[in-house]
Amino acid sequence: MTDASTPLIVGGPAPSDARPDADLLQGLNGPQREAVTYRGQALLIVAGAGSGKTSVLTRRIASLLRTREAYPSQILAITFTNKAAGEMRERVHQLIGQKADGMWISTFHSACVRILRREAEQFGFTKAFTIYDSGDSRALIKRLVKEHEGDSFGLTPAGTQSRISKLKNELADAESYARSANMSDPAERVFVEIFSSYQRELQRANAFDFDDLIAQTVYLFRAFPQVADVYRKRFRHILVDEYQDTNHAQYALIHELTRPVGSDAEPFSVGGMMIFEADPSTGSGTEGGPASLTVVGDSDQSIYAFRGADIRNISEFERDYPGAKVVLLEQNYRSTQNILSAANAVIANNFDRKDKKLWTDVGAGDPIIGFTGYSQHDEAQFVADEIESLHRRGIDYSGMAVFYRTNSQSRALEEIFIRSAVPYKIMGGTKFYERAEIKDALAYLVAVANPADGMAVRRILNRPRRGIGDVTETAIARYAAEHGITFRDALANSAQLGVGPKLQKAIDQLDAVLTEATAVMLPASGELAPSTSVTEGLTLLLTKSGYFDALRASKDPQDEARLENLDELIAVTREFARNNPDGTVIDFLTEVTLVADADDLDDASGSVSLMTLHTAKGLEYDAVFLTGVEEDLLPHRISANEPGGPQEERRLFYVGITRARKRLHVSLAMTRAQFGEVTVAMPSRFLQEIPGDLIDWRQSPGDVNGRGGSQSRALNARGRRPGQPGGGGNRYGDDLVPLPKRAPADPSKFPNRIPAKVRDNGDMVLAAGDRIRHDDFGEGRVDAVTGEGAKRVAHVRFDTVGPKKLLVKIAPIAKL
DNA sequence: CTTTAGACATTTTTT
DNA sequence: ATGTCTAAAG
Repeated sequence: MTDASTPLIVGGPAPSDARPDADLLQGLNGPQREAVTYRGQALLIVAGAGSGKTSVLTRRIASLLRTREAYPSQILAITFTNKAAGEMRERVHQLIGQKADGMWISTFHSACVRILRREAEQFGFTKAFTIYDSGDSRALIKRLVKEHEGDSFGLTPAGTQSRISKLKNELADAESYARSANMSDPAERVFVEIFSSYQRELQRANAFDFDDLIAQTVYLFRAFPQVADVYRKRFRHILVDEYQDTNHAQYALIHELTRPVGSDAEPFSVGGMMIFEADPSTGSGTEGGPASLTVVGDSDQSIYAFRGADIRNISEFERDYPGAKVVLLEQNYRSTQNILSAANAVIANNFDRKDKKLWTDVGAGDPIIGFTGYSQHDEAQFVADEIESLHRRGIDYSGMAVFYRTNSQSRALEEIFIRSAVPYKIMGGTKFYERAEIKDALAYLVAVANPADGMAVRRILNRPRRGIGDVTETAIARYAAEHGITFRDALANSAQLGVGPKLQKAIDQLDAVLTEATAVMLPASGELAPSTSVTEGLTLLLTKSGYFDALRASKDPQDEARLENLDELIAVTREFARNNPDGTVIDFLTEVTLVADADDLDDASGSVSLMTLHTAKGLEYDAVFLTGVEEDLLPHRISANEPGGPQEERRLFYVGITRARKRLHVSLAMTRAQFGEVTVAMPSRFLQEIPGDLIDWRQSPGDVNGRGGSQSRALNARGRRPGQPGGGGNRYGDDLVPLPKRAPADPSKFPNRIPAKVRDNGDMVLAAGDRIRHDDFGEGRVDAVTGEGAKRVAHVRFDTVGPKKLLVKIAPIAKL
């Protein structure tokens, strides 16, 4: 196989000179080069954190194109998130320019949507199908659970939804599940009934849920081999990033695509081997041979087992694809040695893994900083102070990130950041597209784009309030069922519903608005809707339905924000039209459903990023703050019962550590308010796994728990245990035992407790030179005041705690 | 049909 | 502590 690179040189455009992709190999180490240049049927790149995996992947694609081994249209690159897909596209574009256009670089879900849209008619859907996000499918499942009285068998909507999702990820349907389930259990029977009616409803609504997008594509390929062959012929090079996070359905999809053309339902390994042995140069243009497959992954970063990711997909890759080449990337180009040593030490505690050690040649770097706060706000204040201090030393805000295990932890951080005037943005979190008003507006669009989708029509039926309630909704549904028409079409026959004249008029009006919008967005066949049609249609829907008026007339102060959100949505439609001149309503809805966040635009905007550890995967920052490193939070309490749970939590911690380039901070709080109650927290077991000499505790758990200062100083392990080489051991002594049972001290004594009500200093006038008193920080002198209006920020030098920034409007301060 | 008060669960992670 | 859901009143 070593001569696989020969055709690369011969086939290139510059035969006598250096290989045409020589520049692409510049600056790469040996294994990286091999990962770029290897040609063969299957390649597994085991890429440790920060080992330049994206660079290798993009250069590999660029190399395939540059050497004319592949047309762009023959390349399918799968990433995990839309953001990663965008980045990869961008980087390939940088390497080889325009030629990159025409590749499919997308997520599993987007790729499947593209395939399904083309083939929908093959199996009972139309091109206009819509996609149910988890909220939509939960709403449907909720209704079905109620209809089947699932609650009396212990079935909750949430539980049912997750079971269905898990089954779909295993490519099981209601029927196949029923065969293996214990059907003498009535609860199982009801579950199967709900599952199958859920599927029936989706089909009737001409809709797929997230899991269906993958699973149904697999079914499509299996049921229609000639359809599958179209894509097998087309995609000659398939590359999958984050392969350790693929679930069974995704794995099966890749398998289907990498079968030899015309192989029908033959077992892959047989067909694959035969072709592979007969003609090792398959892949580049050979008709009929299986596509070449490249997967990149790191089993130490597998953090999605809870939603069906199967680590075996990567660990058994060599068995699935006999003859596969494996390349290991272990040199790390991101972090300092101290950070890597901590990461290596932590992950080494996971048994059942191939030993792998990240290394770097950039030197030890700064020690890891540790801090233990009294409360979550105290911890947040440490983070804010440290961020300010780093910022003053020249690190850009956008180069810093704060990670946490659960979204709810962001609140305390936010509160402190606002008060300290630290610019931040929250990645993920409460999503724009999950807000009620946005979902309403989108439901209006769906009602027009996919009239078969009854859920969407039901949603907007009484939004804004039209006096149409449960009773009327049921009447319409019954009429639709009796006449075999859709819920949407039933609206047109309001006279026959047997409802009062007032209701009849309301229904007519809604029907008219929808019809009018349909004319705008989906003109009669043949005509192409102008690119402004989505913007126009949405504005029309929201205006003529009375949605805008209802919000404007409302007294609820939140409704003003809702109006702004809708304005933003309209702005999104404009942006969409600009980027997709031929984009239809359907395209818009697809993009909006599959692209969870649109917040990557302002990456360089100079704010600190806040996100969960899961969101952090694949990103890197100069300075990282890992917060809430406490038992029951990281590892999370719920993980304790799940098989492999604690190990997955450790990988999560590992992912967090390895995001840091230069500075890593780990912090925790001794008490944490949860469910409105203050609970005592214990340091995470993972902290013990970091060699003590790597952590410089500004304030260790022992300093805080108040059981004698000198003893607890032992926790500040730096330099105190010269005899210890820095691995394993009960370094913290008894500091990890639970905190004293006595109730935590009066919470009001804790620094930085956030008052329930927001303080408002109104237009307090401050100027440089003023002296002030702060509730927590004591007295200080104002150095400068910057910003305008409500965003005025005072830069204060406090006598005891040093310089801080405060948001003047809400800071607990008084002028002296 | 809408409003309201109180019960209730929620906090693991995401396409 | 906060937001969602349910039941009863208007």
